Amino acid sequence: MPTPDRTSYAEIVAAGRDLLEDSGLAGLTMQGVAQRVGVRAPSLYKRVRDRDALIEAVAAATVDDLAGRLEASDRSLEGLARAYRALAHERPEGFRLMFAAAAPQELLDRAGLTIVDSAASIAGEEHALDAARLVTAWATGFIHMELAGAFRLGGDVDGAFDYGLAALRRGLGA
Amino acid sequence: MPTPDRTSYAEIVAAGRDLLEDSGLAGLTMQGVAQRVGVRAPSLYKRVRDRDALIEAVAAATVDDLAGRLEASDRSLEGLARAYRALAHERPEGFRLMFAAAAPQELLDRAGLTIVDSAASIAGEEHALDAARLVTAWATGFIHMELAGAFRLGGDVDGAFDYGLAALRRGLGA
DNA sequence: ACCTGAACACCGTTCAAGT
DNA sequence: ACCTGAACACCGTTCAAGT
Repeated sequence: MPTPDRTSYAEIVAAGRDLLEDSGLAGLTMQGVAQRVGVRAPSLYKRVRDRDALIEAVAAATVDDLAGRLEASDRSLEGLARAYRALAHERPEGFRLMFAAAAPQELLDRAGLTIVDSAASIAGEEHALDAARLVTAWATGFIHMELAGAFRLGGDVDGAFDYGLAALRRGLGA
Repeated sequence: MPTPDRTSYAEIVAAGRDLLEDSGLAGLTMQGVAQRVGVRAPSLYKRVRDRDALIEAVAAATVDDLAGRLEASDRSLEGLARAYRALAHERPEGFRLMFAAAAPQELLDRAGLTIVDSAASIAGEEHALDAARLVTAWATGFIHMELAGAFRLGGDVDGAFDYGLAALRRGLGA
């Protein structure tokens, strides 16, 4: 005697993303997600293996989101970096989770290749991969530190971001 | 009727650091730490407010460790970056925790000022803070990505680190 | 075929009782 | 003055019983 579905995998992952931002990783509980989608916690196990799998799915959805934003940008060094930072500001917990949880290689490659593409046009094909790693590492670290509140020696944080972009262009050009 | 102490705050924090590396943040449990120092979990509450306070103390000990290593390096751009990366390779979970948990401002400033000092000699006093943030952000992001296994498009990761150091020197010199 | 309450394991935390 | 077992709250997870 089939019962109409009261939720779906996509709805669960979306609720997980929102709960993550509201309550942090420790607050991303099965009971919390269940409440948001309107079922009891045990029902989630029909669609998700366990909490770790849900966390992975939330991380994967965030990487997918990021890849889409990078592709939708003007693909310049500056455009890519600002799109990356904008996502991190909108979903800081999701940003952190991308580096704490495993995401599908295919999605990571999609985001990575967009950046390598852009890097090639600045530093040349020969150094494209090294250049992409330089820029991505800088942006990733800048955002991590910014979110951790590590920039408290004063100064202008937005200005430091622009300074970094300009200095990287100089360093890559040579 | 006093009882001889069976453990100490320092021993608890040290056990926490080791357990963190062995079992990850989720594995850093009060029961696990208690077992390592030879008491029962409730006894830890005589010396530590709660699990969050213990996690903060572990993060602070890691920042203190880092500050000491930076000060003991030759303080060149390359020396600082390599000392940072070496710590992260030895204590990857501790490195991650520095950006996930709050550490005392005084310790963070101590580490930060060592880097600003070095940056000043390369980019000039005027841009010292921006330059320090560029280098620190790059190293932090590089290590985060490396630890997350995000460098899987091939190529030589150590080579990419050296390429980054050289490009940053070029970009900062101008 | 999905949903639920009940049950169990595990962990954080408190507290009265021991020494 | 510190240490402990017992107790409680909370969460992840399983499962038999409902529809």
